Amino acid sequence: MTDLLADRDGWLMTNCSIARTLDVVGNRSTLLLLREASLGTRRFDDFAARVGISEPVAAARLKQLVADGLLERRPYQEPGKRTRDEYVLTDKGAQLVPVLVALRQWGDTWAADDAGPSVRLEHHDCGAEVHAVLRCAGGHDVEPDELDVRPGPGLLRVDSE
Amino acid sequence: MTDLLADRDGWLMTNCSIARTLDVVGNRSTLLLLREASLGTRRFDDFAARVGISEPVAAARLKQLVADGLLERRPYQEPGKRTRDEYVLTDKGAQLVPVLVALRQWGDTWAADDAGPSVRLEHHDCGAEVHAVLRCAGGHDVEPDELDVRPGPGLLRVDSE
DNA sequence: AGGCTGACTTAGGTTAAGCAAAGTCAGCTA
DNA sequence: TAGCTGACTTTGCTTAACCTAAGTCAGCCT
Repeated sequence: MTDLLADRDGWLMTNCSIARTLDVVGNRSTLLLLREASLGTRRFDDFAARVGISEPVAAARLKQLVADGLLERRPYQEPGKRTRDEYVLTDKGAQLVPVLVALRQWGDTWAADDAGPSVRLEHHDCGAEVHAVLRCAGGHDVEPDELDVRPGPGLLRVDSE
Repeated sequence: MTDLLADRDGWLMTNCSIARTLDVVGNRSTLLLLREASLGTRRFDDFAARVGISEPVAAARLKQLVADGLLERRPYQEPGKRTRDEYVLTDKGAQLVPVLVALRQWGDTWAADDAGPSVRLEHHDCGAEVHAVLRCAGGHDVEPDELDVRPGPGLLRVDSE
């Protein structure tokens, strides 16, 4: 899958983007809260109930998601009700949607109920089913075994030996 | 982002494919082990060292990954060395690569070091950079805000009220 | 046969993530 | 102004995910 593997021990993974992303969204309840936000949930109680977590956990995770800039908290008011805050996905948060779609599609394939998946994602414009796929800048579809790993500008190498 | 939100409380999320996937790969060390497997790491010690986890944790997670069918354990022998086992990605495991790519790309954008990402993914055939994108069966690129959520065959509804 | 090495396991302890149950508090509605 | 409701917070506890340090064990090499 890579031809730089021979060199692999010369790399340091202290600047791994996967690890850094997991530092932000690396736990179950955080990702499920983002799932809910992407489905349109906005209110505190709904988040807790729909994700199936307790209120203290929901409060802590939502607070962290706001602090990390994935959700934005803003006041709103339903007619005849008092003002309150809602949580909505920021652009930064919305850019995690491909992660959610990829997770969903793996689960649909490998871990679905006998009845099949509970939800189907469609392209709003044409109604066709949506998938997460790998594609290169040259426009080709890329399979997992067609990836080459190259050093990037931020790659830290071991100080010789 | 969805027009079924109005009905959202009529759904039960007990059959959510995202949650089911997270039941399998929902913790940091598991995903980082899969990162390593996708980069070509095969030996126990290398997994532990490159992910940065202790041996007991590496042993437990690798065992679970084999039990879940994401990694396959098979004997191999380097010339002049004794036989030992290596861990390689199964097809089931390789299908999580889009998740890893999507996580990496979010981290490259939102959490990278000043120097930039440590690794660049290229299409083996043409050398162009690879991304995880959303695409519909009609061939259109899909943005996160162009998704419609529809009930699937496995959707459980609340037993009325 | 004896030692080395890679691949684990065992023991003991810490931190983070979770829960349930109960309390607080602000601001409409009546 | 009193009460209700949504949105949290506080308390006290359990479980899961880690760690370090040390021990085990199989099999080629000499």
